[in-house]
Amino acid sequence: MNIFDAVQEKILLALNRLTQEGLLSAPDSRRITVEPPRDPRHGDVATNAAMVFAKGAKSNPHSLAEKLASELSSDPLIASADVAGPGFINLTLIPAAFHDVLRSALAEGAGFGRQPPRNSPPINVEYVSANPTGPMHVGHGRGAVFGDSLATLLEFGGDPVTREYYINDAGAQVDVLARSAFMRYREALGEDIGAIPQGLYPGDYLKPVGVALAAQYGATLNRQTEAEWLPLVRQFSIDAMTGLIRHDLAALDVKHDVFFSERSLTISGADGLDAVQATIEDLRNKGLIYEGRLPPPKGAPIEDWEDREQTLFRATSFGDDVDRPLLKSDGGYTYFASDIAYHRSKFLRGHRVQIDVWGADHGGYVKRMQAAVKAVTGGEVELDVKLCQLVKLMREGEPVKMSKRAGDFVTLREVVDEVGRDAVRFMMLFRKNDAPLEFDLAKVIEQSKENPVFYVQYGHARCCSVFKQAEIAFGAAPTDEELLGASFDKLSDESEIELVKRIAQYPRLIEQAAAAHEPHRIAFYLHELASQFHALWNKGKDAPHLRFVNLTDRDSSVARLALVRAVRDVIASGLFILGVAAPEEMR
RNA sequence: GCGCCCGUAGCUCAGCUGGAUAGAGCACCAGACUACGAAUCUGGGGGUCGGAGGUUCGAAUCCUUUCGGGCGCGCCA
Repeated sequence: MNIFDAVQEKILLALNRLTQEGLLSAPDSRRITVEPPRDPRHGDVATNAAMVFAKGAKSNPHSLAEKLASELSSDPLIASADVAGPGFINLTLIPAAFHDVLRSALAEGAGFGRQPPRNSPPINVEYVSANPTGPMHVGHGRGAVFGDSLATLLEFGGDPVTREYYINDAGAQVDVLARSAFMRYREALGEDIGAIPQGLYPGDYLKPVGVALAAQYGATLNRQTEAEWLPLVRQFSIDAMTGLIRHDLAALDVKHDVFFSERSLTISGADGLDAVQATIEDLRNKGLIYEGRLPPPKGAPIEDWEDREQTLFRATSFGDDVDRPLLKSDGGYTYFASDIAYHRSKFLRGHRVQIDVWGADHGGYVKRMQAAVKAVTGGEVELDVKLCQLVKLMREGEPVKMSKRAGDFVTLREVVDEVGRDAVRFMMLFRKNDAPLEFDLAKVIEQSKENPVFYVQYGHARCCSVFKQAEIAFGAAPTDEELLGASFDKLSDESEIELVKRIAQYPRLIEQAAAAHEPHRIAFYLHELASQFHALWNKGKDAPHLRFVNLTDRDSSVARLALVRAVRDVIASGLFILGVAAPEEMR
């Protein structure tokens, strides 16, 4: 249950009553906020409703607030309603309101905050989409974790989600891959290939592909012309690289429902058109394609710039800076053209909300893609692109040196193997997606409060430990029924009450984080929750009557254990969204 | 030259889509272990939210401008 939603409903009802009395007109409820005030002395819930509505009303904000406050104060859930400042209404709720939240947290366990699934078309979240030309590096990992957790968050918030990976298995890069693999194939046959030529992928990860090719085809490929072996070696290599990437993703527990092949867009359908042609036709029918010339870009001069007439998409009609070419001079599609077709395919598959997770180096591509999605969906879909900034690998505060030799970069796999999946996932999410991230390999495996991963997981483990202590003390830990029926009014210490209120914010947090597409908020919330819990735990040291397990007062103990159980479940719930384990002990 | 992102405590960063006196962690200083896990906690100092205008009841948040950093700028993906 979301206590803030409940209060908001009461506020809207009160506003309706005032409207019926002719004191208000045409309420626009979208702009009112119902939120916990920053300062706890301002009560449990604050609303700006009176200030928002004052413009349409005859009276000033303050007197409108007075009227609204007196309406609200008659509600049994509301202990007091005060007007403050320029017209805020500060509400204090009766303790039982929070006890209800606690009970629903206990009843729902680690599913607390989860919204029932809506019957709406699935949101499409596309993430990773690393080129199938080599293993994933750390930067890919950030997008992978972000997209995966965002998808879980949206699901938790009640939206069906399709998790999608776009395989860039078309274009020149996969031909380069094929030629690179062919070198390794010849190497596997015993040939001395020397250094890998400039322009090919030199990484060692292609050696096994060469060996596999040799094992499967013997020397036969070596007797063919490139035109003959290339399609075969290309597909073989793409499959191998896709397998490699899936393996890397599995190590991070990053999941996808759909792997969508770019190449499949260039295969003709029954009507003789491939998906890219069909898309271009669609745009042409909408009058959004023309033949024209573009001015050369202002940046670094392009040596082989050729001023030619080309097929252009009117991206400027949808907010982009220039119109964009769809066909290359060799007659092939630009990457943009297939990307439009790809996003159109998402639309045709029923996705009305589309989210793309990209690396920050693709920032310059956002406007044109959003323009294209608008064009191709008739304005029905607004693409949200989440850019993930760079990850800077550190060790003990020093940047990890990466060899400049091409192909020799720090792979995601190496990092996961060194510090573990939980540390990677949590740290990738302990920052806004659009802020650069420093990732310290040494710090994230420290067992100390300096390491947020540990700190939060330890909070969970400590909750579990308290229950083990309760079992020892009382002979048996309280049952779930006992916890549900606990006397919550025994939770009277300030720290306890604040912890209860923090828990009550969780469902609202889920809603807002999901709406904003910001999974990092969950990570920060968990850190705060764990901090409050650790603080309360320590308070029991100086004040033994606040200990969770207290042999002389079983009623209080049960109430406190119920609180501990709720903390445990919320941490478990949040960690689930982040895709991080919630261990029962950390020893 | 243009576009996008960022600029908040000494450092690393939050700031709930415009709310009240801007918050954490680290570092620094001073404290708490006969232990419900001290792998933790308590207290303290520390700020022109890069600068300047504007919008309004109210701005770190929105607009304009300026400075500084990052990314990108047909026929790569």
